[in-house]
Amino acid sequence: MSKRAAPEARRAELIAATARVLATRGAAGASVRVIAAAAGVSPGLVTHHFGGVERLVEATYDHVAARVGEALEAAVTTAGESPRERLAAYLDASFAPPIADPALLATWIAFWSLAQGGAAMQASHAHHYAGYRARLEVLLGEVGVAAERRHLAAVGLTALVDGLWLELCLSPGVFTAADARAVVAGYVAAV
Amino acid sequence: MSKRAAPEARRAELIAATARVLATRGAAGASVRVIAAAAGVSPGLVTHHFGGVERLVEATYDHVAARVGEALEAAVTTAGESPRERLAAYLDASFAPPIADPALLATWIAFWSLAQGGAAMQASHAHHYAGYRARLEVLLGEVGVAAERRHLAAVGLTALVDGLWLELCLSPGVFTAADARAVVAGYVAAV
DNA sequence: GTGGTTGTTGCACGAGCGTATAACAAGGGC
DNA sequence: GCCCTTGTTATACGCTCGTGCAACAACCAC
Repeated sequence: MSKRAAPEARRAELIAATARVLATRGAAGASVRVIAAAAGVSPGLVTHHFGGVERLVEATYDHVAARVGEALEAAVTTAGESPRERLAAYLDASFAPPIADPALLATWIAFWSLAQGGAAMQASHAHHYAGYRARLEVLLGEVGVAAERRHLAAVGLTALVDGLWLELCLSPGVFTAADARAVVAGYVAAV
Repeated sequence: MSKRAAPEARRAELIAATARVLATRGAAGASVRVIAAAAGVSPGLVTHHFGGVERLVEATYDHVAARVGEALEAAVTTAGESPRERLAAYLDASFAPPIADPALLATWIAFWSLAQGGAAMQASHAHHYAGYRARLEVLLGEVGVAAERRHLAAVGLTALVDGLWLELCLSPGVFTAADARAVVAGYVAAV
């Protein structure tokens, strides 16, 4: 039996275990029993702390999305002052660890497949992508892209990065992370 | 009880039913009993004709991928003679029915989530995408793109179209199919 | 018409699923 | 030191899952 823990700590452990299970076993393996075993606790705790598996997966989605956002923001921060470099850092971060990770793709696919009927998670997804695009529009503005062109440029860049990231994780070998960065750089230059 | 049918006809019915179930219920709902009910037959038939659910889903994947390829090719054929128009038709077809369909996205996500551990389906996926890229490289060559630049251009275009298609289906409303076509046209012009 | 091949059904089996619930135990307030 | 709150476990229930199997029935060869 696991020692008694503070609710927030236990919730964090369960979320971490869920992310681990989603990455390794996919959506199909994300059962209460498997997650609880991964966290080293009893299955009943999931119901106790989250009221159901669905709610736990939603919480995990928010947590993973937040960590991805943090990783992107960290890349921008360490990039320095140049607006051009900051934009490039934000985009290129998607092709390097910890984002370009097959395990993260597995997690994301699991979310998508579980989001099919869940309004809460669809809203979460829309919010997360809107945030990504909004940050991108700011960075595009800082490099001098006209305000009326920023939206479409952000849409295109988001799609391009997403598509490249997807294929990079799904079938590595077709092209490299360096190729992806070059493609994105070409697109940015064209904007 | 269903009338006796030729094996190929019954197999085709089961594949169609599987595609219908994947689109409406997602990967989680693709059980033998649900699929058989959708096809109006007994659950045992799945085992009899395909030897298991996994094999049936793989066959459905191949079928859906082939139909997508046909739809893209049909768009090229009806586009006429101009290489530029043929390329545009091939790319834009991804943003119009029957490809830009949330049900098809649901099917694809289901495949991805089921492909996590299946070598056969990963190979099928790689083959399908390689075909898409190869067709794209031919069309790019016909509009005069230099041979050594075709590969990276095809990689970028594939990713861009994929990303736009994904977001178009996931959260329609953020941008329109016309926006997607404009973004792709801009990318093509830059190449 | 008759026999054999085979598509088709219905059922049984074991396993895993999510969740509710009662008993247990750990820790804090007094 | 005692009690009460509450985190935690173990168990039980009803459900769905995939699959194997024996019986049934439709069609074809002859």
